Amino acid sequence: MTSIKQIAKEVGASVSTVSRALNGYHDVNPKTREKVIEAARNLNYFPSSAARSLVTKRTYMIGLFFGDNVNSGFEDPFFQKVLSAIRELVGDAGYDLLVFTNKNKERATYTTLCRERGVDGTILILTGREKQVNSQLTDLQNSGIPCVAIDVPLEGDRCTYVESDNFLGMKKAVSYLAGLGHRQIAFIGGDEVSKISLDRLNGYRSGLNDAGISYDPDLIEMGYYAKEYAELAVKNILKKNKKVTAFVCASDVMAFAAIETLQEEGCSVPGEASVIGFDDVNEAAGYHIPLTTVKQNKEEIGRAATEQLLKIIEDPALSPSPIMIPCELIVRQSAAEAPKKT
Amino acid sequence: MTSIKQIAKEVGASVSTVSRALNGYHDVNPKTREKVIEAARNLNYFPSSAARSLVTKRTYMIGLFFGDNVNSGFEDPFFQKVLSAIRELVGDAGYDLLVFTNKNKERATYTTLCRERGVDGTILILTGREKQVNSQLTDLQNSGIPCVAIDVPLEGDRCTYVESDNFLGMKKAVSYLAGLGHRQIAFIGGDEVSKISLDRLNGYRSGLNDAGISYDPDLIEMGYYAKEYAELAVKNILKKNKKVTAFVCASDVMAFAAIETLQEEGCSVPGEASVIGFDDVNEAAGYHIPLTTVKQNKEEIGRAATEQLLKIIEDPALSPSPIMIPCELIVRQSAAEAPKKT
DNA sequence: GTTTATTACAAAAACGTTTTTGGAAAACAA
DNA sequence: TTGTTTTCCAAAAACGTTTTTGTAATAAAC
Repeated sequence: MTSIKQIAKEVGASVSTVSRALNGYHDVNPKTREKVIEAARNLNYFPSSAARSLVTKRTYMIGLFFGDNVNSGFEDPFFQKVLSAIRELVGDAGYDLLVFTNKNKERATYTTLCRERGVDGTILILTGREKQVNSQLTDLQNSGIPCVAIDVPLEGDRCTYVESDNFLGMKKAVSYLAGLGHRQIAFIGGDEVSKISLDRLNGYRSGLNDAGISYDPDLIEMGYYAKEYAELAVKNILKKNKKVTAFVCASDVMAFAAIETLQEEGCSVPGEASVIGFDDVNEAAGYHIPLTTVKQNKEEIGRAATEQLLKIIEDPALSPSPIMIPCELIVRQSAAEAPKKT
Repeated sequence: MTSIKQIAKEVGASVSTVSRALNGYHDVNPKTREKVIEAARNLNYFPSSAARSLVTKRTYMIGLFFGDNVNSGFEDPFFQKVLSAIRELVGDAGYDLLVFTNKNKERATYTTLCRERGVDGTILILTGREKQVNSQLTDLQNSGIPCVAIDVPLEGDRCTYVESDNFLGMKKAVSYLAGLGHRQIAFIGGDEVSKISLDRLNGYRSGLNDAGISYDPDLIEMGYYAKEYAELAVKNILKKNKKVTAFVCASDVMAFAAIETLQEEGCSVPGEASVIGFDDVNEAAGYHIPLTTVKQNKEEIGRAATEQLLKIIEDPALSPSPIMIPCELIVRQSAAEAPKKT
């Protein structure tokens, strides 16, 4: 590594002058600046970000945490797109992305890890189903570290979150089904704890309500966003209620699982049963029965999260508020008119 | 940030003693060590990695570069799995992952970016189709920065690369088709420049050769790993040669495109034409015609790359050699016996 | 009871930057 | 001329660590 000292020696100036020349300060003679820049170029100089950040307190790194859920992270079909958007915007703004992966820190928390690396801000990509993370989250909320979470309610001085309008999204799906004549609409939910799951459930109930359909707990099962559990959920509902004609699912993977299970049980989709998913992942359109689903605007979520974070970083006084991104019902072929009663 | 100084003041010791106590040196009294650790815990102390790395020359960060290709990065279905494996192993080894995304550096190169951030090593995820990157690559090769590339031949003192056995993989596909009676086997290649594309082409030719089939340039088209180009390629081949009964493609996306195009042209798959892909992406198994394809062992590629990189970092004397990961033919339903001649 | 080893600590230098402060030289004003 | 700006630069402190070197105080050896 060539340092600022070597440049100083090269051009016969002091270290401070070189620094000021390189950083475009006004009180340096154009000629010396030229010489400095020339020398820097020749010596292939680039400033050590560690040394710099030690004094400036800025690293131009954005931290990234993934939930410990297996699907979370690079492989999750939903988060991929969110990530791409984040990557894009963060890069445009002149930051690099630090993905926290180190597993050898015993007592580390989100906060300590951020402080240790000195990231300027951080993005949390969680599912809301992580365990024993709550104390860490409140800790982070109070830390003053600029931070925005995705899908998980996080509010503080310099903290906020971004999510889809899960309530309205799910409501749209149910209203659509009701419009097609369905009255027995089952709900394959995510889980019983996370905000997004609860919002989707409430959207479902609100949709039923608007359509004048009474809520039947027998039609509710949780699928935990996993294929296996979703299959079980569908089977359970079929056992309890033979008359169900539609399934609305809290994710596309669960919708795929539902369709497969229904077909295995000899029930055609969408002829005898309609299925609607949530997310609109890549596979949804090309699925053998193109999936009708509630699309989450993933790019927009990533974009909003990044922009918000950058704003929080820029302006210490800003007190941010949560951002909600609209969902859109994508009509394809997995939901159709309710079968006529026989 | 609470610093080592504050701990020193707290316990009435010198800065150096605190440092040595925390780092487990032997020449510190057990009692003072206890006090120091206690204080560190109470003050919620974590060492500034910037300050530390300034003197130790280690950051415990692994750099990550993505090719500028659109598909490259978080969204590429192939690299996702590679990435997951990298993430896992890097984390186990006590490193974090620095994704280079900053676009505001004018004259930056791989090498300068690595030096600037001080990463201990770096992984290159490229496609081999990046433009004007060659000089940067040779620069990196000579830099002495530990580095392993994926799919792109990179060799140097502390540089190497990992790739699938593309030659043998493609050869297996062709041999399989030949075994099914196909004689007119078209090849939808990747591109004309990258090593992996060339290796796959050579595997194709070798497969033909072994089966006693002569090579026909009319059956070769490039699809540039993109849906649109692959469609064009298939149409061109159909124009030139009506008798072709099989298509082997250098990627799954191109295979999907081929199947769709064939069906549009009124040619049933696998009845009238067989199609084999390459990669075995997630969608392959669930595709409406489950795709027969050459599976790249993505997790293994990521694992090998990471392990190799860590070894290079550990041992400055090690001169690494390239690693080749075997491919496996996954037989599903998109390839069948050649139709009888009519 | 002196010499030698051992134990436990502190002081200071170093890493590569930025930033603050101060001041000489040059330019301008009177 | 003298006084006052302005222009340009250097010295030094600071950021938070690690590491090297030195040295008291204590323990062991004879």
